[in-house]
Amino acid sequence: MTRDQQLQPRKRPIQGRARLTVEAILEASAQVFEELGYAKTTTDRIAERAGVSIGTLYQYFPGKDALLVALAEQHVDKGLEMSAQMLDTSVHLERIPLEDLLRSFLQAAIALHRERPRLHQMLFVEAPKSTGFLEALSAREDALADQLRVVLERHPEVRLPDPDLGVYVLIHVTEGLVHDYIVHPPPGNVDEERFTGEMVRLLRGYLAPEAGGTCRG
Amino acid sequence: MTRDQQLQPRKRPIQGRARLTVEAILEASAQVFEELGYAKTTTDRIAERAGVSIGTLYQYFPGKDALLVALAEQHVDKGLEMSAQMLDTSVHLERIPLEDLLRSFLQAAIALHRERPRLHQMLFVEAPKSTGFLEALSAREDALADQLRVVLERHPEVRLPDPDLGVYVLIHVTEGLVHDYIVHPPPGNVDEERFTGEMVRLLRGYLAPEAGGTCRG
DNA sequence: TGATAATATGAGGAAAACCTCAGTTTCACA
DNA sequence: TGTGAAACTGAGGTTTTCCTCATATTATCA
Repeated sequence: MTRDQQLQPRKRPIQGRARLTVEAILEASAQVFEELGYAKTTTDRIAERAGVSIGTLYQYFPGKDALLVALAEQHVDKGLEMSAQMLDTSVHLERIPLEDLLRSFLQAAIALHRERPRLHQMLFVEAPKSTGFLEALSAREDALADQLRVVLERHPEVRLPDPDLGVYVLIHVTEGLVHDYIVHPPPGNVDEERFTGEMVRLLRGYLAPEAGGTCRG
Repeated sequence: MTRDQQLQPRKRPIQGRARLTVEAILEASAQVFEELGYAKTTTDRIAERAGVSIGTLYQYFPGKDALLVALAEQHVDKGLEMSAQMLDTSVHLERIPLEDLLRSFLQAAIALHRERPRLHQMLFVEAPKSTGFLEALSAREDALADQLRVVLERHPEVRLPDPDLGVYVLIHVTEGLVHDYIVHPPPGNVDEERFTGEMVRLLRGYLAPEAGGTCRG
């Protein structure tokens, strides 16, 4: 019989101490994954690092991959939150030049990836990504797409024949490039600002094709 | 002691039958990886599928990950070859409109990914990518970058402040988007032609910005 | 044809990781 | 302070995968 490796947490903590335990386990996971990489990480070691017994770990997570998923969800949720905050803060987004909007967005994305780059690389490159893992991420990506589409549809500079497709391209190009920039940087000393500028140029040209001289200022 | 998981083949086949054996092992790897995914694939099963004994497999490959690397290299080499061929065939690339060049390039990239999509997904998404794996690919990517840079530098339509950076963006955007299109397509029925068109628009705007539109270098 | 090198076999020992479960401790609340 | 629920423990059985090596087969060529 195929082992039905569950990916979702088993049990929700109820008491305060249990919530602390779960947090400790997650933080320990992050640390051990960062240090040893995916393959060499074991649940035993995570439990040890967290200062709890292996049995406790298994009360909350059915295995190593469930921890991975939980960490990835944490990361993606942080990005989602960041984006939501950015978009909610400034009420009149349509008055901000597209170029500035893009720059903020990209800077935030880079900052997010810089936080724990080794963990990020582990989660999204090194670790095997099961179908369940990918589905969990996909749902969150859709949420981000919804947010962004609203902004793009309202912004006067944006000219897109198909907003859905446009948002898709925006998200995937951003994710891909930011990710690669952190994990496998371009040749030459391309600093963050220069790279951001390049991405802004790329995306502005796509979202707002030759709208005349909308070159800022 | 940490197990020193080698990634390179152990022994080169000399006789013809050995070359056949190696080929059979690689093809079996591809099949089993496709069917079972990374985690559930074992060397034992691959050997069985290839119709050779497990001992034979270990004569040529030191383990599962070495097979993965070999398959990935095969794939990337095919892409490199394809690109080289495309660029060599037409002698006067600079007379071909950039848009057409990009379209051919992107179509070829999509075709390449379509060949064995499940295997591709397995190799580049699902499977853990060790440092060794990434290095092996990185070297090949540099070769592709060299090819493309020459073309871009010669083409009259292209206006890039930094060709190295431009090639980097071109490669990573292409790889990323084509890849995502195959593995996790955009919403709505976006057919291949439409998607290619979108990518052409994106990249053409970047590589050949409208004269006077060069906002900030 | 005989010698030698190349190739192939596969049972099974070694190592590793997984994860349970019976028992213990701590908490919340009356 | 008593009681039931929640949380925690960790030794060790189970399962899995890895991969060697002593042996057998096949190829090459003098």
